[in-house]
Amino acid sequence: MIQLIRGFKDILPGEVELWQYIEKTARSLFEDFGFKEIRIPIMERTELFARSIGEDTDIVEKEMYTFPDRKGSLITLRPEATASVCRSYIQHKLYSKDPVQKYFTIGPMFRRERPQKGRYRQFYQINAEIFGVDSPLVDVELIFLLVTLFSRLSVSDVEAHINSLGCPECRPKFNAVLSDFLTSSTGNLCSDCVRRKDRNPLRVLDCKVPACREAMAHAPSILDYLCPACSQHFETVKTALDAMNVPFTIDKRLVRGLDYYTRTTFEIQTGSLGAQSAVAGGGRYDGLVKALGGPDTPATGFAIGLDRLAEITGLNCNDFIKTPDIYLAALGEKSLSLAFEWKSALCLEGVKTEMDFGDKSLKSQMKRADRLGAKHVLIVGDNEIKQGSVILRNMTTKEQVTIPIEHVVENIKAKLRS
RNA sequence: GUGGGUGUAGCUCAGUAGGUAGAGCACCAGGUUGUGGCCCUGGAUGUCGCGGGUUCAAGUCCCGUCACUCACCCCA
Repeated sequence: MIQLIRGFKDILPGEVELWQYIEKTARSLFEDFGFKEIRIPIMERTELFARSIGEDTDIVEKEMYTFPDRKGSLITLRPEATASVCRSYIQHKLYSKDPVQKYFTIGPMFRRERPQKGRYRQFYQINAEIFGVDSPLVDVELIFLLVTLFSRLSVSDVEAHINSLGCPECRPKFNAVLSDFLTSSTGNLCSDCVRRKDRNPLRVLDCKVPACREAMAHAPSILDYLCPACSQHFETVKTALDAMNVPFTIDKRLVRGLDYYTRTTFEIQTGSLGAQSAVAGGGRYDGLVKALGGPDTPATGFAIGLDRLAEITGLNCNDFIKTPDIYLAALGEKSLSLAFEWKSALCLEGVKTEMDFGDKSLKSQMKRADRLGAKHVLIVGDNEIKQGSVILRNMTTKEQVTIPIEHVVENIKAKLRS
């Protein structure tokens, strides 16, 4: 038997309905907030991701599905969506009509990590991006949108965490201070962090090794080193969140693994997903559009882990599964072909109709109707045809009525409505 | 990439000191010659993850391998 690829998964009927509901809820919220859907390809030139996410990040270094196509150019299965949306914004000069553009997109991403709870090699994200606004208020809008979506989906046990990473103005200063601090406490750090402290010192801040956490307890906080503009930005984020009654905690260790983030970063965290605490994350990336060759455009966005969201939602899959309105139980060949005609007509009328195509006993057909959750069963056999009427049984009340064969479809529709 | 746990029927799992497999649920049929859920009776189902080794004999012991899973790492 051929099995699916490791870390990939099928989303089967029964679960798909829940995903559809989540997507529907998200779409309608996005529309209400003025976001437009954008669909971007699943592969890009490798260079796009390498340049935007950062050459030194784990994603680019060891997690991307990268391979040469038949002509030898390197392409990559997208590990995230923001880079592509930026590329599209630039390539199609979407800023020309109005620099302010708000997009959302839903689709699969690919990272070749070791699978575990809440982590797959093909996973799904709901992304939102806002281009052309540098006001901190849009950062707040994104967080507010996330919190609203989660509450609409009955997700509990989530918390918004926020931080600021500064800008090219202030971050280097902080990095220098942090490096000094790290060097002075090298002895207490884990081997990974010793390596990290030179290449990407920020990352040491969110190491989970207890010894590192302890060593980092007195590490300098970037929040103390923000330049006046970044500091003002962060203050506004906080007061606006308060004003909108969005609870949050400031998490100075919230660093995030992509190089393009500036200023505000945030995560929605949950305790229900084992080691994977982030259900959604995002932040501002003011330098990215320019770095990719577009106009100097501020931007901010987030990604929701759809797989993770589906796992922690309080909604029940069963509430979304559709059951047949009516099941046609036919006895004998003549009845079968008649029932088949009616079934097709009913389906066209929007009445969800099922039937058995074999030569089964009434008992077994009733059993299947029950199993499928059919609300009614229509019994048609030789007797009924002779008498010119069929029997409609309500499966919950067990009530049976006869209805004339003439204009059955209309008659059934009328009965089901009442 | 590293470590732990687990692989036996469609599902959940037993399998005792090595003696070529079992339960519950689900499925099918009948009891009810044309009426579902409850009950009763009967039935089908397995390359015991895969490959190799030890043995007269391996689901059981040994080695390897693969998959799933959880954790590290990292992130959504």
